[in-house]
Amino acid sequence: MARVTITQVAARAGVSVASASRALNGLIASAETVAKVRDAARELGYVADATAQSLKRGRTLQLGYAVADIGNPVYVEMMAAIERVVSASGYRLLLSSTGTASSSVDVVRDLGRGYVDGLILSPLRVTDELLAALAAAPIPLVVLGRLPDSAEFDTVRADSLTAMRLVVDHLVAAGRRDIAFVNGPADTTPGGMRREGFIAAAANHRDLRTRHIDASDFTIAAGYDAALPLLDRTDRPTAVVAANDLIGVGVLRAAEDLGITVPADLAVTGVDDTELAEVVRPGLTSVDLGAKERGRAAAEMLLARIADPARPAHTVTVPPSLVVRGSSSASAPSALRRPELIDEEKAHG
Amino acid sequence: MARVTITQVAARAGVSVASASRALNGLIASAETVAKVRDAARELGYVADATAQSLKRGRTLQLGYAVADIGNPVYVEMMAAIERVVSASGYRLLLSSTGTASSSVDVVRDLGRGYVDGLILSPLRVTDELLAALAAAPIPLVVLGRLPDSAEFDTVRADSLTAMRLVVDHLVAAGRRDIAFVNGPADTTPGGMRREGFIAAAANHRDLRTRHIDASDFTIAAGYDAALPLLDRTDRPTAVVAANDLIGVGVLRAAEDLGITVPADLAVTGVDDTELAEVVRPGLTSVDLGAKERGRAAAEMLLARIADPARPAHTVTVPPSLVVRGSSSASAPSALRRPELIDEEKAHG
DNA sequence: CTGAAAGCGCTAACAT
DNA sequence: ATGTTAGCGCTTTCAG
Repeated sequence: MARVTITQVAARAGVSVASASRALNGLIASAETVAKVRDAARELGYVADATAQSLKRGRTLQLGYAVADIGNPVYVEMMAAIERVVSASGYRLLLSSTGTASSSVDVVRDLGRGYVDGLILSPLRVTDELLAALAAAPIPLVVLGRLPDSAEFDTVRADSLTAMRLVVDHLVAAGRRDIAFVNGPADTTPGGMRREGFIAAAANHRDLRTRHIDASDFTIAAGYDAALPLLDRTDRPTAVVAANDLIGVGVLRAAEDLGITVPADLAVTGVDDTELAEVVRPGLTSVDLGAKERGRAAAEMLLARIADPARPAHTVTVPPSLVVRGSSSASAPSALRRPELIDEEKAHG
Repeated sequence: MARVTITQVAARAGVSVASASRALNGLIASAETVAKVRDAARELGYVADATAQSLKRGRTLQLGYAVADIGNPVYVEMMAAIERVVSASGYRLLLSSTGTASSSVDVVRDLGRGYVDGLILSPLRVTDELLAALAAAPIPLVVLGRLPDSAEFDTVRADSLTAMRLVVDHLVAAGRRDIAFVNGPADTTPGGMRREGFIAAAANHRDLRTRHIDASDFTIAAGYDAALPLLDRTDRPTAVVAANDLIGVGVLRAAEDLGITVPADLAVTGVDDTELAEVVRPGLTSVDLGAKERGRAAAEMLLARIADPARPAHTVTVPPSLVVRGSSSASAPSALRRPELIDEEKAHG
């Protein structure tokens, strides 16, 4: 089972390696040569070595996906969507987990090693160091998430502002006027954007009482811990907007333990519309941020940039859609159809 | 930002490429040479090209993980565990999704292209074709899941027999004597093993009534559809053993819709102990099959085989542990501590 | 300790 | 249409 090289195939077919290569790659060659080479290759069990091809061609046919936390359902959904596009285009997908902010910088720097032709990066925190590394990146790169507006990169992002507006408007329409926002860590990109969105959305309404708490993490446990003191008081809010579904489920658990009835005494909403939101009772009203669409868009954008390195930077914004469930409404569940996504070219100059 | 090669570094340092290579790789070289080369490399921003190194060294420092369904929480958990081990060992992780059985065969065949140094494969169905491909694989390979006993491969597997025994014994101890098994597709490896386990476990008890249904898939929707006709009859079972948590949640939903109280009128159990089981109400009693441990063990096993290709085939079996929740018991939740895993060498000859 | 040179397996000029 | 040859960027003999 030792490695079979194209030299052996050529020898067996009685032609030069060049002819063998051409025949195998469907380039110009006589029918007879093609037949001989094909046969020889089959008999020997030849498969071209990917590394040698990469070195010669200058492309690896590999793309990378770097994400802070594999295991988070949202990133998994994106990953699955990315994998679909990537493998359909003949590329392989490389996965890296970038726990800390600095390790995502490392990943970007490491791109110089040339083991991928492009990278999709989903950073949890955007530091100046990371922006500098991005600007210096030697290969195409798409950022999944919000960047400073000044940065000219290909980007796919959710619309947190609209998302929070959908949620707040829905709660206000349902008669809730005392709304608490339970965020995750505010120094993360999603934390920052959702906070901003909540504030802007609340500002649209008169006579609203709002409060803000940061859970220590985007998890059920952190959501529970943050909600407990918030809900265990006489002047507790009548609605809680959680920054993601996990926190939202934590809030539901806290309410349950405190004997607070949802939605009668308290409405709760989440963000991301994960399977959890659907499975929990009462079902958790949530805004779908379009993880699948974002993943697909990012992968397609990366392929487009690889195909045309000169094209201007694009920013695709995936619109959110509200899915109403029992945690915020006594009536039947409903969902809005997702609007079309928005693709903008970055003006140059 | 054009590619910097070792030749340029050598030129700048005023040494030969050979010396530059040696200095960079910590091989034998004078302190002065090392200093000059290091400086030149830093100034030029040199990073060694991974592809060229791979070609020369004959190793890619890449490992693959091929799985039928990314997105299934269990495989995600394994993947996360694998990624941790792999990246800690200086390897990169490549992900492939093998929807169909034949595509997993393709993945194994494609290994001849040499883009990874080893592969972890988690096949949903084991066909003769796949076994043949495995036997012919040119690189180290670990199978996550059950194989025919005759096959001499490195394998990591769950102990479905014990798992089903834990569940059935628990239900019987709780006084349930009419137990239905809602399986996923029986022609899959997990489906087959869990079915077998359920039958064996039931055989340990006298006067047990059992029934078997196959859901069309390991999903909530399929579990719901399978459970509805089973539960909507006067002689419905007093307990349902679901082949995984998703099906289990489907069963809970069906019971809910039929107005059947869990656990008073019906006990339900799942398999995998995913986050879903914890979050659902009542909590779903489930057997943890040790996805994380299996992932870690598989990755370590693969690295061990790469380090020593001659070592005998190992089979690691990860023991299950039962986590009792409200869906099968009115009393407080409880979990057994996980026993140690079992590592056997395959006898040769 | 260092440099020259070979060569990993393949593709792409270039010449025929 | 085919063969010869160079070379992708690197590591590793082999002389010196």
